[in-house]
Amino acid sequence: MAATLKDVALAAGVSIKTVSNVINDYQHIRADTKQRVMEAIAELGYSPNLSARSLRSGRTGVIGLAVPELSLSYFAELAGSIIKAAERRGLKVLIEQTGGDRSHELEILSSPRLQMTDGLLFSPLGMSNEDAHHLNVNFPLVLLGERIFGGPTDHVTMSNVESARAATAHLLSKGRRRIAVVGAHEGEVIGSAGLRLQGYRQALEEAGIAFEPELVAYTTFWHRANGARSMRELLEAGVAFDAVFGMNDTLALGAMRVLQEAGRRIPDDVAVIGFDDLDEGRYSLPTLSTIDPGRDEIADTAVRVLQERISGRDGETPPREFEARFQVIERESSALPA
Amino acid sequence: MAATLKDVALAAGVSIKTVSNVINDYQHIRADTKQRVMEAIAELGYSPNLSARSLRSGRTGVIGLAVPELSLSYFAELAGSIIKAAERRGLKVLIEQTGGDRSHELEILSSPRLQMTDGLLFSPLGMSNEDAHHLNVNFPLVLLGERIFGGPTDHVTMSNVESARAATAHLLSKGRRRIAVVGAHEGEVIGSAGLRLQGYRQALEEAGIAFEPELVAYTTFWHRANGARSMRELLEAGVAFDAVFGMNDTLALGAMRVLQEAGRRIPDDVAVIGFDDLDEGRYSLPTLSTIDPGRDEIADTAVRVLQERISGRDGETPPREFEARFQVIERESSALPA
DNA sequence: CGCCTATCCTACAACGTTGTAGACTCACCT
DNA sequence: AGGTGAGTCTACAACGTTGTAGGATAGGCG
Repeated sequence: MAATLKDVALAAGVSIKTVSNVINDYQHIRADTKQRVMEAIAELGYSPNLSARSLRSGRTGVIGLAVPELSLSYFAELAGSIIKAAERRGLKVLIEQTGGDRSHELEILSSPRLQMTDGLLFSPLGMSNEDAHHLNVNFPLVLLGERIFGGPTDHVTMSNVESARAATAHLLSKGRRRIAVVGAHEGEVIGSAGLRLQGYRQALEEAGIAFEPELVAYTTFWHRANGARSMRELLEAGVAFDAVFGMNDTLALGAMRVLQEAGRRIPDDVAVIGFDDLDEGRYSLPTLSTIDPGRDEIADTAVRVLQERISGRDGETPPREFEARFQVIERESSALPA
Repeated sequence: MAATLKDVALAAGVSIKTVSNVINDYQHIRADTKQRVMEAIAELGYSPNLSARSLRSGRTGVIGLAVPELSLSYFAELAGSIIKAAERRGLKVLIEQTGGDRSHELEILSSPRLQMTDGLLFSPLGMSNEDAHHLNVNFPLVLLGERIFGGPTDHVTMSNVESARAATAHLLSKGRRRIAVVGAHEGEVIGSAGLRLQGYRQALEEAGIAFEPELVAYTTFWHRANGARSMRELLEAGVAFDAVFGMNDTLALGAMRVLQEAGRRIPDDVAVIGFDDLDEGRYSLPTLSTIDPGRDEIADTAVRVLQERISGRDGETPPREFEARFQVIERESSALPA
């Protein structure tokens, strides 16, 4: 059986509360009392019962993180960053996988399954902007991602429009003029796909190049297979292009594969850039140019903001939006001018 | 404020304990009483306080998972599988990252930081067999991975030797005779690298082929960069080979990249097989043959065994070893006979 | 008719912790 | 000498839940 405050108190010849005070660094304790208590703690190998502490304090020191799937590299890396950020602030992270499924996401918001957390970092994929009102919950919630904007909670996101514009501008700076896009979502305005497409169009416009619908490939998901399939369709349709903007690295890698099978040289014939800065792109053949969306900054901000909401220090501060700084990373896949 | 049993009891006109009984499906409750309580619960939006429940029952319903890094694809996918397996059994998962660092791993075993979990799934990377005694802890612990064998706890692992033998045999069956290995660890006997090298040698021996030390490339880590560097060294040393066994997919992908840069055709000139069945290998160019180590089975077994230890049903059952079933997956990288 | 058992419900204590209120000592000031 | 205040410590209650013991009612049996 684990030792309790009572056992330590008995061993040290003091009251339970004094032991509690020692543990919580209460100021006014005589040095020798403190010493005796510390010794008793060490001897009995005492450590506080966190359930009891939580019951008393109403805090668990645990935050929840809901992501679609850890097998999606972006979310695995995000989760890793968040765990590190949480650790720096003395918090533990409990991870839920939603599968990117809207009903599963709503269930997580409403069900009492995460009663053992102080708050939630929520990265939905299936929900859309019309679901924003579901974010009105009675626990601290910080929204991640690009599915919902202007919701009732704090929101940490990447600069989708601007970084997509920068990615496109990067390809333009290499002299590319017919830039295909892979991963658009039919009719989407808000959401990673919609915003990144918007950035793409802005860059074209600034360069005085007409937007050509035939260069846009639509997919439902953002897996490698989707990137590969889209590229196959573009090639079969006989669309001419000298560059590809993959809406994420995974799509770009899938597209690259098909391009190479078809005998197109990268970057000589077609320059490629992705989005996310996954580890994988650093070792692909050729290495993949990409956008570093500032994952560590997103993680750090999200945890910080959630902790502020949990502590209640910020009172009734209205919902805030945070955009992480991004960076264009040029690698082999876009190194050559056309 | 969240509703408590007391509030519900008051609203339903029954005792606190009756509400508790309704929630816990106690048998002898009159239908109409139950009905009234349920209504009160629904109306007040009551949900149990898990801290209080934990304090009372001594169980939290949370298990810990300690892995090196979620940015390593294998562990991200393993974590995903484990979360799903845990969910099926009504458990939540709290993830720690050790960084694969021995001292950090030991700290997790000794420190009281995971007092809020009922048990731990532990996948060390830095610890070695001599550290086995550190696994003697006073909480339920299930060991994962290949770093330690014969320790004092239950252990779930993949069939390293046999599946490495099967991978090698697969290459042999394609007529390959000079099979390079990438990812060996100098002097290691136990551990993924040592065991897989052993399987490689067994397969050679069975085929009556001499083991050639010059075909073995040593690395300290198993990242893509290591696979790439090893392959560069092999090529520079002028060693002849017609196949490569990468000790994991990441190494194999790194090696493939360098092979292609050097103008070797895969699988025509060099057949390649990896190990882990990562999603990435399914979309590489060419697609990567690999070993499916039975990740879901590992996850499911690990969670099941841990839950058994937690419930104490198994009493003083001695430590058990579990080996998941593996499978050779042939893809393009090894499809052609030499 | 009285006893026994099954059903349905309640009061109370306990899990281990921390906040509150207050007791006691001692030095210091008026 | 009495009052004040800081320092040190303790007793008690409370957080919300569940196990234990037992009370009340009703039906079945000898």
